[in-house]
Amino acid sequence: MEKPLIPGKTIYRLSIYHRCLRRLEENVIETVSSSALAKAAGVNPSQLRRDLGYLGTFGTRGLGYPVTELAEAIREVLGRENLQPVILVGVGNLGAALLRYEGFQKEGFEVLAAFDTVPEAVVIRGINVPVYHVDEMPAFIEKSKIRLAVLSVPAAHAQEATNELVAAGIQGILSFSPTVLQVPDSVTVNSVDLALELEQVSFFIKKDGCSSTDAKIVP
Amino acid sequence: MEKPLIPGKTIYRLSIYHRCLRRLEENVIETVSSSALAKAAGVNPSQLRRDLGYLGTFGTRGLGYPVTELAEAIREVLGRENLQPVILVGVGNLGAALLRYEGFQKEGFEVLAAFDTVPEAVVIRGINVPVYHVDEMPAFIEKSKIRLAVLSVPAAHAQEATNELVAAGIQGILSFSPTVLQVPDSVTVNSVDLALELEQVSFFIKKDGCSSTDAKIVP
DNA sequence: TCGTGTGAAGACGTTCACAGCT
DNA sequence: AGCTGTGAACGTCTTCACACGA
Repeated sequence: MEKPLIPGKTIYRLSIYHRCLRRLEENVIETVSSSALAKAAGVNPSQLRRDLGYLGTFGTRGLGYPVTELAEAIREVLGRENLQPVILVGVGNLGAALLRYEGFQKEGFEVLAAFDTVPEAVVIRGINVPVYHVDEMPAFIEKSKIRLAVLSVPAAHAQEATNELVAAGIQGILSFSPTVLQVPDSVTVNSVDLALELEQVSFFIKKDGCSSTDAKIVP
Repeated sequence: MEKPLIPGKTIYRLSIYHRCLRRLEENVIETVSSSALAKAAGVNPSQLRRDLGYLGTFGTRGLGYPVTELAEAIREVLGRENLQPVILVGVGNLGAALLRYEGFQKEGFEVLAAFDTVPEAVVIRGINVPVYHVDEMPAFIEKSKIRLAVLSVPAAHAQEATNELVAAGIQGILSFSPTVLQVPDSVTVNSVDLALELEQVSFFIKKDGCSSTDAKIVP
């Protein structure tokens, strides 16, 4: 095998490192040590070095890592060289908020359009993304060669909407529905379950009866 | 050691199982096998049995698990017997949407109040949660004995707001800021980074150069 | 026979500790 | 001296496989 085969958890952390590096770039810092960057990212220095090792050899012993170069390398691995077109399905409470969310744009995603079963009902306040009827979705996906979708429909319709997305050729879905979506292996799904995340916090603040080794939970 | 010491990842999955079990309860199904429940939850049957093993011995060999009893047991472990009071800090795009989000209520959380630096500017559309000025936050937290907070302020003010929350006695924070928050060990933080989650999906739909073993990513 | 409960094995992820370069 | 890169140890999570009970 030629490729380094980067583990999923490392990919996740690379994104975090990238954020930190950009902040360093803004402050015109040219070099950063593994311990400094690790602290900013909230991880162990060893882990950071191991993660960066997947990218090849970048650091200079005795000195640290070149900020700009490293950021560039991560960007390349993550495939963030160019803008990623995205659509959003379900413009309710959450969907509308996500349309206004600047974070996606900032990280290189462009929401080209949104879809809803009742597009007329969507209150357009500061949203400059067109909202179409769901019926027009498949054609749009095909025409604009969209591969990524954000799904924020009510739980009851999540699977149904997913099926339509998959049928239309979508390859990746970020879902906010509190449901386990059934998709073919060729489609990537990432579920963000808001209530569940809150429940996790709630559990871990109780008198600890657990080991709490989850990466996202600081024990 | 007396307690079973349930791992963090198991806790996360228990929440998922609980959701599935409630759905089964609605359909008046009394018994479920590990394989059936595992499929609904999107996990391996062995894993499910292992997870449920932490709760004690519940299943009946040759038959399966009693739905209601099991749901009850999970609820007890997760400490979901009673309502959890929560506050929300930062009523912008996302914060406002979260206030309208029914999912929290449905999973046993009650958002008692929200806080913002400019409470007057908050558009109250279908929100029946009072929005106060941030200055009143510490007093409110103390008075109402709040332990949980949802943080949805802009990234630039996230750490500052966190410090105030911690100072006021908050023990758990669900943050939506794309920042690594620095908190004392006694405080639990769970960060949901929307752009980062989308980035993950984006990466995994590319020609796979990774192992993608992240629990939340279906490869 | 069917499905749970669980030892054992394996895969994976993290951390240590130190060699080696600047 | 300082810091990276990495073998090796360690700990954790997942999966297999099968004994055992209903």
